[in-house]
Amino acid sequence: MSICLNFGVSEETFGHAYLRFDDTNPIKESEEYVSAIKRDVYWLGFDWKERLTHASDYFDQLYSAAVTLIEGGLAYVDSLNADEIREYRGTLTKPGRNSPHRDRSIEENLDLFERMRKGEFADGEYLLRAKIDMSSPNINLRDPVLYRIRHIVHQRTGDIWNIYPMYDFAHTMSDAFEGITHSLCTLEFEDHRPLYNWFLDQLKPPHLPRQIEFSRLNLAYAITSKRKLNALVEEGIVEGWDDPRMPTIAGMRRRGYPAIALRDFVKRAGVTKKNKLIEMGVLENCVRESLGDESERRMAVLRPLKVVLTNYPDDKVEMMEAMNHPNCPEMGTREIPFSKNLWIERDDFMEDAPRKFFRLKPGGEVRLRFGYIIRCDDVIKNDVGEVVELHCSYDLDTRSGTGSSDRKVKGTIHWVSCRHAVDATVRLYDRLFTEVNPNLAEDFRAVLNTRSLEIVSAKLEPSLVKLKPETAVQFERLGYFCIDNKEHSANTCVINRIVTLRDSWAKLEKQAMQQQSKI
RNA sequence: UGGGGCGUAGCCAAGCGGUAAGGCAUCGGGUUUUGAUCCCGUGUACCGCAGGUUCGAAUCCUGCCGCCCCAGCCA
Repeated sequence: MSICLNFGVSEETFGHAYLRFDDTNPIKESEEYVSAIKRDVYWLGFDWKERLTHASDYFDQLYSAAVTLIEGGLAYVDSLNADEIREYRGTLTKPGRNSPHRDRSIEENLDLFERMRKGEFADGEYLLRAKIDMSSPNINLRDPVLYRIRHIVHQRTGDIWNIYPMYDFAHTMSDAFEGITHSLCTLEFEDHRPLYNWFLDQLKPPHLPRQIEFSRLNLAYAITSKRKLNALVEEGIVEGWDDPRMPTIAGMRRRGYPAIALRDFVKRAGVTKKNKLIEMGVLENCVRESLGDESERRMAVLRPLKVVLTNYPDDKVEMMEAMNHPNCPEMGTREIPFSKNLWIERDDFMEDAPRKFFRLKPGGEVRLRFGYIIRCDDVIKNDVGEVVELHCSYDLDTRSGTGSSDRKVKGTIHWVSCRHAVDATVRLYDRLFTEVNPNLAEDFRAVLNTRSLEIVSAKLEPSLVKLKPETAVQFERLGYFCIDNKEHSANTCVINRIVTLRDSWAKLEKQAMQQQSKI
């Protein structure tokens, strides 16, 4: 989301964004991670053109800048160990103390730093620190570490360096080297800004960048912490970083959220300094909005119930013409086979239906979308009283589009011909957590939504087999669905539900339930 | 209890001394062979609270309250 913000903001206001990887810590970085980010940014529709950089591109310049600081008496080589450093730093309320090595001569510092670079010392033996103020109320100014020794092969610079710069130093100076005007980052770096400016004040580079902070975007019922997201993957709670329930770019992509919707969402959330927790509804609205116009309509039955048209000829098959988009005739039509035995949605039949239920009920009539009006004559049940089949009769005069009958019925339902149906595995996703802000939970595992994934065996209209992975369609009356980009194949259809349609009936039902529970 | 931030409707968010935009959600209504879409309409917001300055304050001042961040040789 930060990617989106940086590129989005730059696109609208300043013009150009850099995609820089701050690869200052060789034990944490990997090329795999870099290419994943690049892939995500590109997919979102942003183009960094030639502005793809790495902090490691500037290691030489960074080293020179560090030498300049030493020469100016503004940095020194320390030989305290990690525990001592922490102890000397003081606490939030107590000032720190100067390191006993703080007053080494410039010559000695220069010599030691040079030898650190050459690899004469072991990891942790020496450290380059800025000489600022150990009693500063801002802990970042208490002689922050500039360089540490790391005898590790760096993925880009190999083994030529034995010392690596810290983020604050590298980031500030890289911004300056690149001529960055606005360096955008998140709120937690506000305390680092005085240090950022200190580097600029002391080193006086020709270009002076400015750091500007904004708040993170938090999504309701989701976590964004990389550590926790990683735990979800490691512990097998989700299937990977691209699990469609993950709030990662890869996850949302696989889920079927269009890039444009994500960008729109970030834009609507705005850029401020307020900690925000945005409702899912905003994201879903963006997704529905972009998919509503773009995606073609299809019919699919998620939880099939068989319907037999008793008065329809056994072997007859009619091809029904269906619009690919009700509001855009230019998107064309397709033909859907219709026959005696059909699948309809279980939810579209109710034996004891309330007054306002205008789908199928015993003795009731309903229109089959793009087909005929049918009436439910018989309800067939099994031994335990479950409805297994409906016997209906169709009205020959009501064929869709013929106009030979003005007869109107209140409800229209979708269907798929049994003989022609294509089987598919459809995965229905829901929020991963049961708490609005799972970040607040002592253990996020305790607030996991155990029903975040439901897998159903669905019946699809035949035209769906032609679709390629990552294409999104609307299953009429159900929602938007996306062909899975990983597990779908010609033989096995695997489809993800992106988001449901708005459903005012479901809302009514819910309200009715709540009314009942009150009584 | 050191420092840095933030508080405008359920969720976001404009506004920056002249009498509270907009989006999402909600709730009504209309169109509809998707209970979708679309179209109309719908909010008494003590502008965190309390004082003060002013003809006039969400905007300026003071005090208070609440929430977030910071003690990596991580980024």
